[in-house]
Amino acid sequence: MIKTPKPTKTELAILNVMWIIAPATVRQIHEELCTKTRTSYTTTLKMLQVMFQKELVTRDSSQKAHVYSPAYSKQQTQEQIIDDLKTRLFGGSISSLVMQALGSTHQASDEEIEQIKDFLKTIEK
Amino acid sequence: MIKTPKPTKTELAILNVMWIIAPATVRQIHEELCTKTRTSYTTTLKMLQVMFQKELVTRDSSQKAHVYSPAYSKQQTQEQIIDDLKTRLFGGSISSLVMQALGSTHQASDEEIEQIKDFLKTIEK
DNA sequence: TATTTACTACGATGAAATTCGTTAATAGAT
DNA sequence: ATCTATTAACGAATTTCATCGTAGTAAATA
Repeated sequence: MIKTPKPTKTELAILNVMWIIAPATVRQIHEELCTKTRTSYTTTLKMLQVMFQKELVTRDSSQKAHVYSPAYSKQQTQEQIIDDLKTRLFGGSISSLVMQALGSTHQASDEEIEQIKDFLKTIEK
Repeated sequence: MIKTPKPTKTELAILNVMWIIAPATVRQIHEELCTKTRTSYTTTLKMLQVMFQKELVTRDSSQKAHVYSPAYSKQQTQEQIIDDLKTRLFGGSISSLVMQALGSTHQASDEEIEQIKDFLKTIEK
C-alpha cells in the first residue's frame, strides 16, 4: 500500500492536474493549474520539488525541463484518503461512511443510486 | 449549514472524545484524550480555547471549570468533511466516492453490504 | 560570441497549527 | 487568614504548509 504521507490541499490540487496530463513538465502543470489558482510558476515548481522529496511524484531529470509523474494513481490516493477518513471519523465502519455519503443532504440522484445498486451486485456474487 | 472551518486532525481527535462525553470540562476531556495521545493538559486547554474562537465548540463559563460542548454534531461534521472530499477528490460525484469506499481493499463485509442495500431502499421511497 | 530565454535550485517569509511553560485567579481546606 | 490545588489565560517556541524572489545554469538565438 501507499507509504507516503497524505497529500495536502495544494498537493492534491496539483495531483488532480497531473492525473490528467502527466507525464508533464512543471510548465505544463503550472499552465493547467493557474487557470484555477493565482500562484506563480516558482510556487508550482517548489511544490513539485517538495512532493518529489516526499515521493508523492517521480521525475525524469535527464532533460533540462524535468518531467514529472504521480507516484500513485488517483484510485490509490482516493483509497488512502477514504481509509484515513474511515478510521478517524467513522469508527472504522465503511457502511456508516457510505450511508452518510448517501444521506439526504448530498442528494444522490436516482441515476447515481442505480449505479451503486449495480455495483453492489457485482461485488456481492 | 456549517459555517466554521473544517476541524484539523487534532481538533477532530478532541471532537471525537467530546461527542461521547460532552458536556465536559477540560480536565475530563483531557483525561479521556491522553489515553490515546501523549500531550499535556495545557495543550488540550489551548486547543479548546482555539476551537472556541473558531466556534467549533461552545462553553459555559459560569463555573470556575468551564464546561465545553461541540458546536456541531458528529453527523453534521461527517457531512461537512465528506462534502469537501467529494468536491476535491471525486469530481463532485457521490457515487464515485461511494463505489471507491465499497471497493475491494476496504472489503465491506456481507453484513455491511446488506445494511447499505436496506438503506438504499429507504432513501429510494 | 554575446544576449536572451527557460528552467532548476535555494532560501526567505509568512501564515496556520501544535505544543508547552509560566503566570494569575479562584475555590476549598487547614 | 493562609496555604494548596485546580484552573484559565497568555504568549513563546516549534513545526508544517504555502508562496515567492533571486541567483545560477544551460540551451537557443541573434
